[in-house]
Amino acid sequence: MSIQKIARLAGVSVATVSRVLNNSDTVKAKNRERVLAAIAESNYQPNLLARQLRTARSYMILVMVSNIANPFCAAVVKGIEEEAEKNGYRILLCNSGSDIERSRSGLTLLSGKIVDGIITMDAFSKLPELATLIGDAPWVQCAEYADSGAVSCVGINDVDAAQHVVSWLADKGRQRIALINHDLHYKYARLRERGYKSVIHTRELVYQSVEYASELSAAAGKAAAERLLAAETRPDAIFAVSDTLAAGAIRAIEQAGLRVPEDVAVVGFDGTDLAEMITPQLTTIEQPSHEIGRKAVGLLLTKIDNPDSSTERVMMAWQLTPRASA
Amino acid sequence: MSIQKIARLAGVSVATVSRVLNNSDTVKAKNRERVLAAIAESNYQPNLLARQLRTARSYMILVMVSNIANPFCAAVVKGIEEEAEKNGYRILLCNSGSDIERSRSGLTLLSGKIVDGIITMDAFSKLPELATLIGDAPWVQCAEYADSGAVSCVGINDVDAAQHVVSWLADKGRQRIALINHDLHYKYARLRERGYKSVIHTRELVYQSVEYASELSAAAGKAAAERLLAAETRPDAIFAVSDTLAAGAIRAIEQAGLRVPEDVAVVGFDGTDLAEMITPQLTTIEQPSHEIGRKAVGLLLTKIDNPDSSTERVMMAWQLTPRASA
DNA sequence: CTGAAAGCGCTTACAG
DNA sequence: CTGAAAGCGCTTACAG
Repeated sequence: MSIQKIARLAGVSVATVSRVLNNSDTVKAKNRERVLAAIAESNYQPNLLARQLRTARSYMILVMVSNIANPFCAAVVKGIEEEAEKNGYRILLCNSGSDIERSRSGLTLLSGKIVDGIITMDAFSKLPELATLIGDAPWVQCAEYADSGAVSCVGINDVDAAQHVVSWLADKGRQRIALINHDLHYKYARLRERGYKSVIHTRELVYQSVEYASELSAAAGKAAAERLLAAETRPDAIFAVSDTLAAGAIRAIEQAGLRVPEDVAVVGFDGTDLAEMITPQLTTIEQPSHEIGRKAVGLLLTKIDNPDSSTERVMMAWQLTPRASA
Repeated sequence: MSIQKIARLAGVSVATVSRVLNNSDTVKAKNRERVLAAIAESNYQPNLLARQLRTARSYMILVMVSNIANPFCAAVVKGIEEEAEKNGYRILLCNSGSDIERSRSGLTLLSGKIVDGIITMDAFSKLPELATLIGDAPWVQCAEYADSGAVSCVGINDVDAAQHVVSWLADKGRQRIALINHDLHYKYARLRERGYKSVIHTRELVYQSVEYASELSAAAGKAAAERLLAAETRPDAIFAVSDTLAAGAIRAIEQAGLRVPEDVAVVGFDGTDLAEMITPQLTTIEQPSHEIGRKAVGLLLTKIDNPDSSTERVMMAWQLTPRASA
């Protein structure tokens, strides 16, 4: 079913059908009616491929995430959806699982002109080739940063936030503060580790220990915590760079017969719903996840509308929310 | 940058360039090299819109979910991704939030020929018009069912599973078993409620109480449980139709100063990671989420390859996993 | 207000 | 093994 058939059915030209489809106001009422009738009768659906090929516009944006199952990620995506929708854009989600092949495959949607722009929450230092694949197509990074300033991004000041957590734990008398970090391919992971280490250093805390979780899952957090607890000297506080990891860490601590927070305090990061669902409830850094997502869309749309606009780095406010776990 | 320019650069016809792009083996080695060189030099990326318009094939499938933040949903999607990838398909995720407008908008990707088929985990009884929008495009429902047998689907026997849970609780001496259900627009919600009620009836349990959660979140589960606990006669067991709801219910029970499972037993549904992360760990019905996702892709691909193939209803195995909460 | 025609960037019989 | 040409289904100046 094409525009041609509708034109024939309605007894007008394809141009007129197209005008009706695009709400052009220059169509005579009678013709409009006939076209509309033909469309209804034949259950016609416009072919978006053809339209987008012709107009070079899709009003779709691609969101690439490494793990949609991570609640922080899901919350950011929610913000992205809201703002996109408000501006007449639709979002397509691509779950890369941090897999290079899958990321590449997802990016062909951008290079192949299926979408108008891309928002990534993935680490791209791992795969510089992908940056070249994106080329100068509209792109913003969200809750993650490029090393260079070539691409717009939005997030929080990770160094500050990490410093705040560690200082806060030290103020409470914790002596042996450990870090459960994520893959250092992520810039945010490197920044938070920098914050952690700087406070360990300025406070002259002798204990320092970092374990890396392979992914942002409770299972990975639990495994990392088990490694920390198995060491000769045990930490009396654990700072995990995500709530999910922290939830796993709490499990590990309890299974080792220790108490949270008495024996080991735990602080998470993100401020997801999960923080309130687990026992004890989790002290965590709240990120303005919805706003981060919203802002990312804002930056992207200005880039789409004006490709020459300058890149921006937006830092949002965060806060530490103390609960029972630390 | 188009195939035309590559052709000019390489000194061949567009047909030859296209053949190289599609790995046709009939291209002379020398010409292939020249084309490849031109492509590399100009950083050419094929326009997928044009290709898909021409071939009427995208090797993309759309997955419509109502709430990707629900871990069961995320797990099914993971299975879908794996199986799709194995078959050379890419998946596009569309988070409808059960919103009609957004669902409709997502479906234009199908009707607009951007994708070859669709897998839905959404309730469509709410929006029969969407079913007509899909028309006879390849479609399978996943962990949810149409009333009629017109569309292929894969899931578990929800009536049986619900009956099993309630019988099991009754066997353990629970007298007042309540149900926290989801929106009855979902067929699975109606089926589980039917299972629940049938056992209440055959066991001649006098207490019966159903509360509905507005969405599959812990917050909604907590609110529903609070309503149950506020009633004149309090339940001594709660069966929630999702682990997320159950997690919220546990919170509500504890906040009311009661113990799980001593005062109120809690059973969930889905068998997500969450069940092991919360305290007490959750007794739940395990659904084979990955396999459900995988199977859905299998059904869809046979439908894509052979539009005349008959619709199927696949029921997978499930099991009750007892843990501390009941 | 309307239609004929060009063109978006590909693929693919067809002829050579 | 290769190229000229048609065509996928749209939109949009352009002329009337």
